[in-house]
Amino acid sequence: MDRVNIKQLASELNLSISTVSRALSDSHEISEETKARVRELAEKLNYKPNPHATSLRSQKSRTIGLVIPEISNIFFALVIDGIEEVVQQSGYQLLIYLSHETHEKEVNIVKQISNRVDGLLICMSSESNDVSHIQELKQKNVPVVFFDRVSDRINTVKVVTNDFESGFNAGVHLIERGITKVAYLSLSMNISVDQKRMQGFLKAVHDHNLTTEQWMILNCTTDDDENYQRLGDLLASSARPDAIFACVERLAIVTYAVCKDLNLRIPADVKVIVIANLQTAAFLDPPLTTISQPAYQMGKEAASVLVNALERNLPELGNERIVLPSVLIERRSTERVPC
Amino acid sequence: MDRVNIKQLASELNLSISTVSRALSDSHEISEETKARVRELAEKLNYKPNPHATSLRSQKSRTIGLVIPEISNIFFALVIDGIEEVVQQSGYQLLIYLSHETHEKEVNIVKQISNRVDGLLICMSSESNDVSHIQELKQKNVPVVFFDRVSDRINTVKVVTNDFESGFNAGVHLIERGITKVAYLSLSMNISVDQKRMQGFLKAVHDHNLTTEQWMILNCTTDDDENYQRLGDLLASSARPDAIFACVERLAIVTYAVCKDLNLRIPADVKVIVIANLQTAAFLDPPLTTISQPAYQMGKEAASVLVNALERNLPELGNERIVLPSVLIERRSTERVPC
DNA sequence: CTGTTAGCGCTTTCAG
DNA sequence: CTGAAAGCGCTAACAG
Repeated sequence: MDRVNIKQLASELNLSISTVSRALSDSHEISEETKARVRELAEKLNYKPNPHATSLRSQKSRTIGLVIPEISNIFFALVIDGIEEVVQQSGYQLLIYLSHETHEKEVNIVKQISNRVDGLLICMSSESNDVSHIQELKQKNVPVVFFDRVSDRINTVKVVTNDFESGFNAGVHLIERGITKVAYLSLSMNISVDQKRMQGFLKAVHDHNLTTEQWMILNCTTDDDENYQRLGDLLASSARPDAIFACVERLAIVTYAVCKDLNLRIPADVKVIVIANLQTAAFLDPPLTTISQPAYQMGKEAASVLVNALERNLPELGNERIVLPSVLIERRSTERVPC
Repeated sequence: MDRVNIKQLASELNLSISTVSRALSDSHEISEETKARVRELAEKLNYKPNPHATSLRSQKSRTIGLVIPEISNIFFALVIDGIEEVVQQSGYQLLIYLSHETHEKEVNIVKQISNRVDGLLICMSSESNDVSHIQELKQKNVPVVFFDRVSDRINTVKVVTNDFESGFNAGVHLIERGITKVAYLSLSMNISVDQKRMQGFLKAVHDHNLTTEQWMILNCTTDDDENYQRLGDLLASSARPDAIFACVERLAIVTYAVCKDLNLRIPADVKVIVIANLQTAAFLDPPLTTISQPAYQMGKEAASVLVNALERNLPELGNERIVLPSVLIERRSTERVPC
């Protein structure tokens, strides 16, 4: 850690500690001349205030905590990119924690950070439906902003994609292409985005008067081998759907694998649509139709809301819901590949 | 931030502050009975020590800084995954910073963190060849561990992949498949991994006695449109190579795009090999031969070395070079797709 | 075994 | 305009 402190500056300049402190914070009750002297020496000695002393004194850490379920997922990487930009720009620090999709880790993390961060950005783990750990944080006046996977049981700002519309649009997209049976691949009803997307999908099904033979829900798990089995059984059966709607990227990858192994052509035999931010879209052949979430934007938005609240000293955030639009991208094999 | 502090515990228990402090740190000079009483109340009131007070007192933050060039790159995401595991386990915090591949940002970050972290993990930006900012840190006794992109101008631990061997193996792999001309796509000679890989490649070229007509280096940039141009010109020319070695993922994607647009088949017309952690390998068709880096392992290793040094209070790290092996993966279109 | 006290580096009254 | 002093929460001499 650093050596040079305010005391040294003061003694070298024959000033008191408090004068130096005030000069550094550009107080109006210090002469310009003194300020200049102080600044010059501070610069020369490369003085940097000790952040822990400042935090202890001010009871503010100028630090934001981020809790996400995983990081090796391009969606979250893009979110962090957005968050980091805002955080860096406003002079905050970013502490990062991974819950690895388990409720227990999420709770431990949240419990340990109450007195080290000024605010929290969180995307809930798929296991979490209880939110008392977040509630506790709120009671300690630590503002919390949810993004992507949110809970309605907590009143605070939530930044989400228009998941209902995305689900609806995906459903309509498939149905309008004259398919005979469509399957929605669900991951977990604990995940708010899955719920919303399914609801949107069901509205599409309803609006187009599909019969119960024309659509179905396949419940998947966090175990991809298991998913491969279930989906394989389904696509090998006589009741095989000719359209798949994967609510997350991972389920689309499994679908792709199953189709390849069963020699089912995409999209000729099975039309596939997925809500994801496929990074290597350039490689896809055949390309999957995707609904892309504005991940970077989501990170920026969530961080901005939090930083603004902190700057204005408003621990109590309203129960606002900020909805960002997703984009449907239909690629064709013949298309110019984007870099 | 939190409310309950040691003072409150002390007054509620009719003990002095120091007794409580000692009891909480399980000092041997406190009776078991007192310890039990203190622990019970601490538990009940959900007492958590104020980390800033502790840091100020101990001159240690139990915080590690991580500086990477970008995050929306699966390699760095995997590295973070590994780092986070170690850091979390040993009770440290992880502050994250992005240099966005610019030297200026990297310098600013490093300058501002000297008194907020106990140690630093860094992968240098592609622009950085000057390392005085890191040198300064070291002089302030903040241990630094480099990973992936390292600098020989600083004596400290460096965790890297066996880039020379990877480059050599990639070269040999292509040459042995009977190609007539191979091009190495280079990103920047500022990047240590690019240098090493190229050196390995050149050794393969030399060992196989390739003539100057049989190999070449194509210098690429950080601008993918520019790269698309250069590579397109090359592959459309009469001097077209029939083998490409992309030293990083992005250059492989550009290669893929150019080949597709020029109707060059992979691997029939152009054999391609890339050093990368292609996440969506399942999608690749045709699949690219890849040399995969142990990114997660690298994160774990780098973090372990740093944490160990901190725990043992050894600011001065030796000039050790920890080399992790990469893995060559050759996929065929007919292969069972991995999930 | 327990209490008193000083001090980590900083900001902010209060007093000149 | 500047200085003295208190105190943020914690730990660790030192003293009993």
